[in-house]
Amino acid sequence: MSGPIRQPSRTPTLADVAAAAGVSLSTASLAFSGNKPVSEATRGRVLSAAGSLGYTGPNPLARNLRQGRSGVVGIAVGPLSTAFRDPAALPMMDAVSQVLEDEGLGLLLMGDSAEHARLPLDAVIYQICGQETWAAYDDLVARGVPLVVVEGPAWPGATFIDIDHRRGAAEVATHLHDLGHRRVATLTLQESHPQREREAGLREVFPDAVRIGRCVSDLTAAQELTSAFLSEPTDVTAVVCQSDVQAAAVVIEARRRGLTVPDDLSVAGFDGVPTPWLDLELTTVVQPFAEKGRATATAALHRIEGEAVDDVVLPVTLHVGASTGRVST
Amino acid sequence: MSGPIRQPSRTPTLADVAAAAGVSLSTASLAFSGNKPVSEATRGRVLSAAGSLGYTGPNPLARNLRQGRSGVVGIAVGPLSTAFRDPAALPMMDAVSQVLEDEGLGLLLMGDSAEHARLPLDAVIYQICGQETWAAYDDLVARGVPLVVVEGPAWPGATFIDIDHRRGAAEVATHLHDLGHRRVATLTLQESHPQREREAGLREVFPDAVRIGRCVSDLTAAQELTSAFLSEPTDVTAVVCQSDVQAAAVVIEARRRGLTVPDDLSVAGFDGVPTPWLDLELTTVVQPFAEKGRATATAALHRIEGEAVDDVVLPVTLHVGASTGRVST
DNA sequence: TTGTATGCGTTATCAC
DNA sequence: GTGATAACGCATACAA
Repeated sequence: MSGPIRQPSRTPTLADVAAAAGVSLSTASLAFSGNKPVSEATRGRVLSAAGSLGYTGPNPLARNLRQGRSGVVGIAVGPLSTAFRDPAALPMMDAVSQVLEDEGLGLLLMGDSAEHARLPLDAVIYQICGQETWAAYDDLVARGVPLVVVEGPAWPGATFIDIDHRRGAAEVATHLHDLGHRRVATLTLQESHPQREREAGLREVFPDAVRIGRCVSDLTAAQELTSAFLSEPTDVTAVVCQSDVQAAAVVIEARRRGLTVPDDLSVAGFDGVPTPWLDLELTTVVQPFAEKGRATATAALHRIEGEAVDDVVLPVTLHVGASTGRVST
Repeated sequence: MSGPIRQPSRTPTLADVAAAAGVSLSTASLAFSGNKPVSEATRGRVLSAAGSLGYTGPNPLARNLRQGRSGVVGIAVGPLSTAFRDPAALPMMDAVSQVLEDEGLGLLLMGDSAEHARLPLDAVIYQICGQETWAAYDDLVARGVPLVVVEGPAWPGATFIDIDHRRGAAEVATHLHDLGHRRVATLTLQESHPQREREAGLREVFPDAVRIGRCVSDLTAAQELTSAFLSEPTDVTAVVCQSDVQAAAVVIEARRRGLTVPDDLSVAGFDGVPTPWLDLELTTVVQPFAEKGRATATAALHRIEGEAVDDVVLPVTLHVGASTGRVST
């Protein structure tokens, strides 16, 4: 064999392939990218040269630098164990990753450590489920990274994807009012945009709703608060929760104390997530999770392309289940 | 002001900063990376020049190319909604992301689409929960990307992190045998490495265990299989499941049919995940999730450094809860 | 359809 | 402690 001596330990580059195929570097590049037409013959030569050299395709790192993109979108969710414990997070993220994957982009999980500022991200989605942390925000804005905020606070420069928390909460409250309830209690989430909106919606109908407490969307935490509340005498006939997990906790704890749902106590949730371990269909406000995820990912894609993107507020729908009933007289 | 005319619309580079600070490019680089000593005075000049130019630090894309690393580790989990529906996935991934984050690395979620082969990943973790798909495997191997397989099949060249499924399953089976059980049924996972091992452990003690069925670790699916099984008369006194979610389903369905657990039927699980919505502590095999995650991430880090890494098999522990009892005579 | 020539923005190697 | 210079591997504008 002729030709220059091969360095066996170096991974081949596109230049090596081009040389072996007897074409120019740019032609070899086009043979892989398909960004411009290449004759079938030369493409064949390039690909077979690549094959025999063990060339596995253009180095993503080099392409990224050249194109100024990493192909990776970050999603800030906070600590994974808490972020995903909330069943409402999953279907939404699933849709996000699906849309991105279809475009060949990857989804990178970010805690909140601001460490990830050193990673090359084409855009960042904030889906922090109420934990309103800024951490890396300033840095990302300074670097011009497009930001999409899901149900979050109004950060300047970000695109917002939201649902109509307030209307949903008002609808479920109206539903209870129609059933004759007048004295209701509420279990709220931690201080956050969704919490504020949902509570505001509730108080449009029940301005004097008693707050049982405030906790994350966690069964155990919610059950403890409910237990403390129900251990004192109360004239409340309904509990409005800000998540289905909380509502399930109220149902479980109420039953544990001998109450019947909904005869003795009506319970409403929010989200519309499956609770197959509960033998009772919750009355709740159903979010369009998939649509929310798609809207989020699509917004990120558009912003990466430099396009202007409108904020989105998606509608929710009241689902009347078996956990709410007419108030007993 | 003197000097060349500034292009206002171009984001500043390290060269711009160096020029503005009156130092060389390499010195400016060192001022940011700290890879070599730089006098405090010049570092100050560099940083203040960066500040006034709005330079936000070295471009990650360029650094990645130069260093041959992306700082991103992929984790193949399949479709998110199924991957995370299994509560066993969370604490493990949490530990993985924690370890990586401490090293400044990011964690990228991969479906199984092989699309992600075009992304620059420093290593890939396969945590596919029994879905034994190869998809991108060949490609990754060809590109020399280090692979870490968690509870997976024996892929050549990969590092393996596993738990002692077989011993755990045998221990829970022995526990039941000690309680007098002789006729047991089992609910198994989909065909996979964990399933095979766990079932083998069970059959060391109960070679003739009846298989109720095979399903993913999903409450509804498991409940349906159990319902079908219990609708026929049976002399089985215990059901051994391969996940806690399955076990919870068996408990729920057994009770729905008027059986008492564990008096009429003993039920055992696997994993040791919290099931706060079940008012019964499951007898189960507890996995060291956090340790598994740390071992996985650590293995990935070492392999990225080019070091050899030993496979890991972590021990499990039997936890006797209230879902198993002495067989009634 | 193909080839030539730049430059993406760094970091690392060397000399000073 | 600092500076000049050479890659890193590729995609594109432009010329042929």
